[in-house]
Amino acid sequence: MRAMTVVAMHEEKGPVPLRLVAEMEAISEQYLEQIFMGLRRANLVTGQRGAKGGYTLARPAATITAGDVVRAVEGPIKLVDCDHNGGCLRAHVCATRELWDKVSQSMSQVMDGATLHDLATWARAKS
Amino acid sequence: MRAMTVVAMHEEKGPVPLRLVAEMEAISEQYLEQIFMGLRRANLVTGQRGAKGGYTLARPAATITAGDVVRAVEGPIKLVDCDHNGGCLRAHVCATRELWDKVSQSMSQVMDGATLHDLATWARAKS
DNA sequence: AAAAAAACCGAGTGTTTTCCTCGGAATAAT
DNA sequence: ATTATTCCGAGGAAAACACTCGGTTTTTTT
Repeated sequence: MRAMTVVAMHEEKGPVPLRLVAEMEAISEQYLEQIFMGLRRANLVTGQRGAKGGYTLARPAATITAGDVVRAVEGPIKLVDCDHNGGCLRAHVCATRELWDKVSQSMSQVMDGATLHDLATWARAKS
Repeated sequence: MRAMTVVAMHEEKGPVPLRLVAEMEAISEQYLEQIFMGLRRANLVTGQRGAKGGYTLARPAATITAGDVVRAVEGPIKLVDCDHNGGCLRAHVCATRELWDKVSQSMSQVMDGATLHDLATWARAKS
């Protein structure tokens, strides 16, 4: 998320090389590469190879939510991994699952309520 | 949470032995012991030794929230573990932390909005 | 008094997840 | 050519998670 915030802050200034992100956020370039592979596969960023290359947001920052980023790198936002949809053997399992589902929904709601534009704005305000 | 729901369902019927919970929820008795140690330390349940013993809720089910249970077993409900309060070196870190804090708060809010009484009711409705 | 049922307790274990490294290949600008 | 960069597959160390094991103490029942 921190990396994507950096890219969002450079939205109009062309591609951002990971070397720069690595420096700014103190995250190894190699680790960032791995993360950006996921972001690229999810079509949130486009990569430009070679010198003067780097990553660019695939859509305007205001249209990419934090939820989009989380889902791209960590998969679906949910607390439990129970797919016995409707056919639960244990009723209590499903009673708690109802709760976990509510929590997951709430998490998604908050994360989808913040865009990269918002994060970039907050970050600028803090610096 | 499933175990506590079972105990809550037996609220008026005296202590619930873990053997019963283990059977009902298909969780090993030994694992449950470990979990209930935490619940007891957090004063959510009281243990009664010996035959006819078992665990009882320390307070009425309607006054114990799912959040209480989660915090007792897993610790504080928060997504990130950053305690650089205010003194963040990297501004972007803190921008994202604001988001994580919002998400954590939202999770707590949902979990504290459901009591064991609620869970027990839901479970009964499902059986 | 003996036996059984249950909570208590500390330590250990296998698996998965998380976070991260390594070495290289392809591509583009200088 | 050289340099800067993304692209890619394969690991690897450490922590978290989900448990197990072997025993002790307490209480009720027989």
